[in-house]
Amino acid sequence: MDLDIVRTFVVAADAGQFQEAAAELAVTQQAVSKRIAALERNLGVRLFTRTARGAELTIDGQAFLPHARELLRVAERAVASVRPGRRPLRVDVIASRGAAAGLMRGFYRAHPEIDLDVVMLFDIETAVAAIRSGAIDASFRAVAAPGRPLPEDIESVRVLDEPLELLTGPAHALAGARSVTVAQLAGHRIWMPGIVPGTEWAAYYDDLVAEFGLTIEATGPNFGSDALLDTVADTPALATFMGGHTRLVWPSGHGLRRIPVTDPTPVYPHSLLWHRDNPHPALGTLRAHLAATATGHDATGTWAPSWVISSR
Amino acid sequence: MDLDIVRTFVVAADAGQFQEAAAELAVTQQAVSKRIAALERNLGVRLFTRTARGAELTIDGQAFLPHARELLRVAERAVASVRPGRRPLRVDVIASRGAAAGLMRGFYRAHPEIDLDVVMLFDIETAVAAIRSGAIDASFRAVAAPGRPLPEDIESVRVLDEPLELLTGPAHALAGARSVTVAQLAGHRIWMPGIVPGTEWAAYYDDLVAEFGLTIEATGPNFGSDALLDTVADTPALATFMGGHTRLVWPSGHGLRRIPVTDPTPVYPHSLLWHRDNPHPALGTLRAHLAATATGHDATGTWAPSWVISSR
DNA sequence: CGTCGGCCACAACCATCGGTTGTGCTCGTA
DNA sequence: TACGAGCACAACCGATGGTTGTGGCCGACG
Repeated sequence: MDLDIVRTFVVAADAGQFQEAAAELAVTQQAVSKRIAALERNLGVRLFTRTARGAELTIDGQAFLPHARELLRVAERAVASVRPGRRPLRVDVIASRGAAAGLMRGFYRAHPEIDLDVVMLFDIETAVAAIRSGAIDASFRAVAAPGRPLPEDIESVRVLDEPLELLTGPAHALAGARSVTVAQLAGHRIWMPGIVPGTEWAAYYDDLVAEFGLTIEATGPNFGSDALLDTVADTPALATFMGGHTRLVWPSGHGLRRIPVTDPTPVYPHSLLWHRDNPHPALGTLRAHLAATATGHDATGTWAPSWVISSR
Repeated sequence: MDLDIVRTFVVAADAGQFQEAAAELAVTQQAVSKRIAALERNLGVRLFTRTARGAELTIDGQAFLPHARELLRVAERAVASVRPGRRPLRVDVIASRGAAAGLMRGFYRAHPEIDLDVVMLFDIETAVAAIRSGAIDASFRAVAAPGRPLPEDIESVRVLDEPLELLTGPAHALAGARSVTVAQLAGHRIWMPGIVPGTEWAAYYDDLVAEFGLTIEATGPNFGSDALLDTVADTPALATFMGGHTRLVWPSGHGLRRIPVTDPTPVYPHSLLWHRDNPHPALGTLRAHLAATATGHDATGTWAPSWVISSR
């Protein structure tokens, strides 16, 4: 199906006749006739009843019309999403179901009129490069991993400390606990496939391991969170970490447990990053929204790597 | 823009390489390459970075991908809206902003999983024919105008009595009233352009005029409710009737008044009509919903034409 | 370090599609 | 009854989008 044909249908429906629609679209009446005929052939229904002074919608045509309009609207937004200059605010998050995505959902609820696009980049290195090039407008990341100070033209503000939770299957030794201390985790195998050395999140877990003597295994390829959850659910000796704000599509019948971690609670520090000179009007709105809704983060009883900066 | 190309983009993005996408789409790799190149040329941005073992999305590609998926979803629904058999429930209402449309909005809120299409037919004659032919599944209409008994195979149930309200401009003689009686309306000019003789709604107003000696002028072409409202707002001698459940996009600064009518309150009787043998599963859901949410209509103090049937 | 294999892009070729012009038909109207 | 408005059909033709064939690039592996 061609969107030009859909547009022709909408224009013809509004005009009530093919002739006028043809003029509006700068084609001949015969072209409009052929397009509509092709659309009707594709759909297998008649969309217009041709009369001596025009064409009016059939019932099927009436039913199709709002869908056709919606189709054109969505297409317009799709094109706008990649249009340089005045495109939707484009924000990088670390995981589509993580805390940053939750913040963006909240922002969308507060400002549904602002067009958003959410992307997921590889690491903070990539994100900073994308911010500087203008490919994205903002990023939620942990800053700044050791030896990776932010460039001068990148600003950041810490917006959310997300507590880590332990995820276990029903047969795990800690499955029955209401909460566990970090000290209790020593000796247990924590499995986090897909950790890539050199990224800022790998640095986070490296620090966590060094600080508390944990055992985190990053072995094996990452087949996605569904496969991870399946394995954890079925393997008594394995547990994994998960952001406490993560929205899970909970696999039913697996008996998975999410257990808070305490003494201290490891938190993953999300900062918003953006370019000093970015002129996108929605960026200021996003920053104001985050500042207004930020839960003043209480550092007592929590742990984050020493290299994390709190603001600048 | 061609939806085949959009689909190619989505498949290629999922596959991570053109080769596999080509196999899935049953075309050659070269065709996929050309399609993607054409899409990139149209959009003016690069969507994939080509590597030695595949193609991965650029940031623009990532931003475009969800919009592309949405586009395909909407297209799917558009096609489904006219597919014979298992198409969305198609309901005829008398006006897009009237009471019946409000009932359908309520039904949608209660059952968002049910696909709906709303159409507006000319009169009950057309609606009954459409119901019998299967072109629509249900209709909200006043039944049955004099001499027009419903056919045997059409069932109906009265679902809503909508009180009429008087709509006046700020300079109208009755503009200051909190409510008006029908008797007070005698002698005032009530303008309702667009009434077509022979329709069931024309019969309703005919009866209203005959019963209470009102003056309803149907003169002049109907340029739409916006033009009607403009005229009423500016003309002190004119008022019009409007369904009390009508949702207006209120023209600002016009000072329009909606005034309830009493002694008695004329109500427009909406019934749901459907075909006895219609097998659409959602039709039963709609009937159950309407039965459950129906405000038990209290006939005291209201007026409706004598030919209106209350149920069957 | 060279070779191999996988994958994408370019070129040439060709059928189909979608546009135009020209014309005929129907229907409402003067 | 003749006319005009509007849509459909036919013939024609350039553009589009597919195929096959081929070459270049890059990572893997011996």
